[in-house]
Amino acid sequence: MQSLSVPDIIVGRLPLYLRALSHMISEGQEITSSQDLGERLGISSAQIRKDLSQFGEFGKQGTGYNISFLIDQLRKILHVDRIWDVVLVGAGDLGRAVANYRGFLERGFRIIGVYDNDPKKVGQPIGDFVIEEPSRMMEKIRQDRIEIAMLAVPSAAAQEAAENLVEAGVRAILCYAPTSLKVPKDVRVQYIDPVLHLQRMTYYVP
Amino acid sequence: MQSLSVPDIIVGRLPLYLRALSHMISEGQEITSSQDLGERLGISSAQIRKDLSQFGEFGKQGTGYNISFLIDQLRKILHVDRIWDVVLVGAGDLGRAVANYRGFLERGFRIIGVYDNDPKKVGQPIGDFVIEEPSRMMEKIRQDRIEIAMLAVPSAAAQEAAENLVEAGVRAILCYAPTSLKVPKDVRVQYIDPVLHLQRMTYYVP
DNA sequence: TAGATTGTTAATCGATTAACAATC
DNA sequence: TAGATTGTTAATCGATTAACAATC
Repeated sequence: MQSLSVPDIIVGRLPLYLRALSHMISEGQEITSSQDLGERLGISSAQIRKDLSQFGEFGKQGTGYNISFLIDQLRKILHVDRIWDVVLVGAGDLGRAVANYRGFLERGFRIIGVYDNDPKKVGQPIGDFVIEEPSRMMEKIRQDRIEIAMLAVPSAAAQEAAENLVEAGVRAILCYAPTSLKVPKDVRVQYIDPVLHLQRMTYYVP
Repeated sequence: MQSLSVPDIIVGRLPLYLRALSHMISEGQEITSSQDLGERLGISSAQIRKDLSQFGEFGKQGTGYNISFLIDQLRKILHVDRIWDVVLVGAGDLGRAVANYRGFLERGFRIIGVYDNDPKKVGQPIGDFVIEEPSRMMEKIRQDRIEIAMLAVPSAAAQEAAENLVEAGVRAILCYAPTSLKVPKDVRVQYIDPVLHLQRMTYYVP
């Protein structure tokens, strides 16, 4: 798809474009331009054209972009023209919120199991799932070749959980714990820590 | 504190430094170096020194940084050498997880109220709070001069909620809804959308 | 056609890294 | 002192923007 390697900062913007385009479609819009899209996102039109040009020519001069077509292309590029099965580790309040969130499926991700190492939680229901134990998780990841995990355990338990996930074959982890994981370099990790965002804002709100 | 304006990309790394330093302290470590800190975070030592030098001279040649001292300085720089009161809007599963999360307080943020516009939810308990209605939220923000809000409502309700918050005086919003908010330019917004992170990773996990 | 917008090139801007004198 | 590490400068690297020919 790409000739050489595309900068990660560009890859990181594509999901944002995809989200905005999907929103446009849901409002009945069929065509957009780099300027229109850029205004919604607070990004320059030049940057959007440059980003997309890394992957092909998706627009028409004078007209702009057909939104459905561009959505299809972005889905292919990002490999979300399929549904990814993911495991969820951690069945606390956050795990419950993640398990119940309907927004994953429509954007390419299906939770197929929820796991926790607390024996008191194992067997309990959580959303549409029943909490299972870690050994079952390892089995499941191996048998179904699961490659993506969401980690919603306390910080103290995150590293060990990540190691288990990697050992079983997971190659991408979305980590909700406020800690830095050590993983092999062929394993991708993305972090969500709301406090980092808050502290970034308080700098400007004195 | 800063002579001219500090690049936002640097501001964004300071909370990460602060988090790592706090972790070191909790493990009994008292001194660190730019190299030590950088290795934990996957950042070059030069970058860490350069970032910190924007705000002052915090280290000693030959020795490194006193962790407690550096933590204090970073807290001052980021304005988290105090506790910020914040309101939480949205009392669904995610709102509950946020309301129950103990990690905010120790890092500078105290939730002081939870609000939802669903009359069936108003009056119900959520964590240590009782869900209140939006009109009470407006009052509270005005009376207590609340400047920060966390927004955990569905996408469709996010823009209207944000407008109410801004009208009442909020100047920074942490938005959990997968949508772009339109706010006046003196209002800061940070976004959390787990799917963006997942889609960024699937690009590399084909 | 006239107007609009793309894809791309070159110019600008900003961020990162390397290197080292200063000094603890 | 000798070794280590800072803060800072200059060099490098990469990302963004401006501009425009191509063309729908």
